[in-house]
Amino acid sequence: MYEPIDPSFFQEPVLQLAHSLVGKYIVHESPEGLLAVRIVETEAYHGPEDRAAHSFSNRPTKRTEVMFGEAGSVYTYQMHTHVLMNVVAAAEGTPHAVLLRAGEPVEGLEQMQENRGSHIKKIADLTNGPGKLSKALGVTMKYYGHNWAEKPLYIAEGLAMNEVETSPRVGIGNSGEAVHYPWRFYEKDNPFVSKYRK
DNA sequence: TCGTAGATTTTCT
DNA sequence: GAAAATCTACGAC
Repeated sequence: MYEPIDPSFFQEPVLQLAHSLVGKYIVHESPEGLLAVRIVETEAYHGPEDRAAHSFSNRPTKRTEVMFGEAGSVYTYQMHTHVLMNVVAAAEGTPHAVLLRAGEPVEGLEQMQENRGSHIKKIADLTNGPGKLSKALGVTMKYYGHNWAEKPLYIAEGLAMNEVETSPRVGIGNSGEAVHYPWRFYEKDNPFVSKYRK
């Protein structure tokens, strides 16, 4: 079985937290069974200093207010038809967060395929992107404001990880200089890391 | 196999 | 009314 990680884990600075999350597990105890993935890719969003973040030079709004809240909160964001999952970092009043971009299935593989529906050819296609990952795990907007240290959806301690590399972030084209910040973290040579062109 | 265009829902101006 | 931290389908080579 898996156990939620200690809440103090989320107190780390956001860049360190994004690095530490690579190799951890995301566990979802769904009615259909246990679902778990090993995190292989994350991105850090650095609130006030980060033009790409939703919280950049903005006051809390309905969409972003959880980012200003307690460390360890779940920030789900809906884009087009997809849901993206974030881990809130830092103390209240500081809008830092880590986007979970990709994972490697370790439990409930068949259930994930059902959640994704359709005809997925490659296993990697189940969880190699933010929207795919949340759909495979059955995570929706109803988890907005949930805490990552509590069941049924939580972060669990992982195995020793391989080398972690960094690169510029992805999918934030119109964000000025912030585009070049190397705040994307991923496990080296892991086939489940999303493959974006530069 | 690679590159490009369109989808579709919530939130903000 | 417009934009958004993306995914998928489809056409070309």
